[in-house]
Amino acid sequence: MAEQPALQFSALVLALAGELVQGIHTRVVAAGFDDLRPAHGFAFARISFGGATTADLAEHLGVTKQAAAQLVDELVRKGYVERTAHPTDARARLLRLTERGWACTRAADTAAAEAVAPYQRTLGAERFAELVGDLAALGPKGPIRPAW
Amino acid sequence: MAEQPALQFSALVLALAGELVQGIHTRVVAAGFDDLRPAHGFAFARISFGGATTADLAEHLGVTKQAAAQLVDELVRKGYVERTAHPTDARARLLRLTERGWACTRAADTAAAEAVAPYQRTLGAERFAELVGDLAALGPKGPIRPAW
DNA sequence: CGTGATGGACAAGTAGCTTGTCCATATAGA
DNA sequence: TCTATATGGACAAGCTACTTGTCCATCACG
Repeated sequence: MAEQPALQFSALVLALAGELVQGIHTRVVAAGFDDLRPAHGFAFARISFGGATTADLAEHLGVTKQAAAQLVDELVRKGYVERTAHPTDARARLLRLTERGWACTRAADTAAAEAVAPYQRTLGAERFAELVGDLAALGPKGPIRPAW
Repeated sequence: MAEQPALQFSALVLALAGELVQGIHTRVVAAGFDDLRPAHGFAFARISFGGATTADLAEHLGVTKQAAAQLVDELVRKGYVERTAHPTDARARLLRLTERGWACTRAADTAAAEAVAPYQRTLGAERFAELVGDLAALGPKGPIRPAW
């Protein structure tokens, strides 16, 4: 069974991703941001990076422009994002996180750190760092998004 | 920035999971099973394990019984799954893969192996095996499912 | 044997996404 | 500079996977 490690790898990564999303989401909700779903996190990631328009966001998330526009509408309505004028393109609106949006981003970062902490403890800081290094070496280049 | 590796870890695992799902799905479709979506794979995993009822499947996938029933209906309609009498419970129906269902499962395994192959090549067989070992040590116990 | 739990089905509603169309503005070529 | 094509964004309608709610038949436990 030469491909056994490969199958194991897929299963482990998928299971791990599921646990991570679940763990992070639970903590973010507990932190008071209970009107968001995990998918919103991926939008925050792109918007906080800066310079994002709705179309950029759509491409990043791998959905249509309209889906992205609806998502942005929701985030604006809930006070996490605001649309500002684009400096050079009169058609476009630049997306920007509000203070509440930034607060949520910080909460998500904390949540991620907490969710990963047990893993770090299991392997030890050193071995965990190696693990991260190896994963980084695989160079997953795809945008971080809920792909199914 | 002590929590930097933790954040990196989350991002990497999530990106990797996305790429894997995408890669596997694409290959499975290319293998002729183009009437399935990635989520179906998680159902196949449980059903191929054996002894699954619709309710078992629902719990495994983390959805309601009705959602699972609809999914099973679809898989039965498309010829991947059949409902058989349960040996000891007259209420329940035992789910079983058809030959086509098994063929799809084999195709998915092959697809997973192929999708992971480049990673194996990048790290080398030895280091990759270590990586898998470390991931396994983290013991992601959650059911493998699309969690968002 | 009766009472609560469980597997499953039917019906209706919802939310997130899609396709299709349109307009205003930007960009490139003659 | 004028024209053609591409692009950001909005409006409308529809689809699909999922939900909640209800119900029945059967199981399991006192």
